[in-house]
Amino acid sequence: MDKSSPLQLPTSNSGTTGRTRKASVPGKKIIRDLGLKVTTQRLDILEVVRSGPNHFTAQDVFETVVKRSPDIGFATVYRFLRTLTDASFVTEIRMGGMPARYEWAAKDHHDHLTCNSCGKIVEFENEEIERLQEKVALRFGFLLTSHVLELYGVCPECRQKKVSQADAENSR
Amino acid sequence: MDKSSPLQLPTSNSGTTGRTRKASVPGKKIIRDLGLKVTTQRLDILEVVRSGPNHFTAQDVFETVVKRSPDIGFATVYRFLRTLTDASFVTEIRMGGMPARYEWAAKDHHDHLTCNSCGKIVEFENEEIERLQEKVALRFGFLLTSHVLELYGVCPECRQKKVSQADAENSR
DNA sequence: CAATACATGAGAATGGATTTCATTTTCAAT
DNA sequence: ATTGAAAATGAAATCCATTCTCATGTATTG
Repeated sequence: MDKSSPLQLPTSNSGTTGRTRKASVPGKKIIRDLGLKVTTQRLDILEVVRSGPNHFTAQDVFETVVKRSPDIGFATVYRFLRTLTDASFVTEIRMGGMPARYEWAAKDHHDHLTCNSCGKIVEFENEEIERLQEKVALRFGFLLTSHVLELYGVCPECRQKKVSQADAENSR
Repeated sequence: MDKSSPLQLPTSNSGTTGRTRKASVPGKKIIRDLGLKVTTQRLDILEVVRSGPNHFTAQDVFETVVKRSPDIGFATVYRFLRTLTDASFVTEIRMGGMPARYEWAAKDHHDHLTCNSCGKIVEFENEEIERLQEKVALRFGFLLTSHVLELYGVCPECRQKKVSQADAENSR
């Protein structure tokens, strides 16, 4: 593997004597707490996952990391994402036939509202729905452990576009 | 293809002069209304899909049909299931990395409560949750077209089992 | 019955995810 | 710092559900 890269990731401590910039929880700690060995690959992945956009695929992570550390492999990304998912650091959402989407789970719980036309994703949370879900589970004697609520529709912008299209067709 | 099978499926009309047993909507009509040619494969698939268990995979359908008409292919099952899904006769649910589950959609809308341990699926419907979903979509200006709500938990039986296990371990 | 547009089956291809395995790296004990 | 055992890695092979391809077969129209 190419170890020559002088790059040092922002939130990964280079020495053991901490005191870098704030850095919430250092990646090293997270990895150690999982009982795993600290490797540059895992630090890289963590860095990307925590600082990147809200939703990403394994491919996204791979492509971002590979720019810095060209010798990382798919397998490592998938493996570690899986580990993070199992440990609930990351939420994995697999819908449709498309690649799994992940997100760093430290933020508040939320569900998704996705636009069928443009793919835009809006996050929302609704206490009342959550409560009702609990209620439903309880009614059947289930202990609720998780849920997936994904709403699909057409966003305001795309609705507008569709109206314009229809107008155009009518005046043809 | 082997056309020698004397088997005639229960709900598929052999002649054009109807009057078989009740048979809600004849399969032929459904297929014709879709603008497709009526083939024995499609009739077979429809028959299985409509008379079988609530939830099934493409594989399930294939395996059931293949017993009667050994020369059917995967492709045909997948193709027709896709068609039925597009036409909203069938609902396709793809969760996790597992094969897609399908169900005949003519029944009332419902969501699912799945047991993590034994895989049991309970169907439920909750008007209030549906209403709230609409409300959420509206708040963001979306026109809601569909949703996926899947609850996961541990069913009563499996909860019981887990308690027993824990007891056993404690007394070791 | 012929013409033809559509449907089918077999197998190849796809694509995301996982596994395998030889090699490399981490890290605790020197 | 050195070392050795266990763990982690990358590359490639593999898996598996699903889709595609295409030569052949079949339903439907007239």
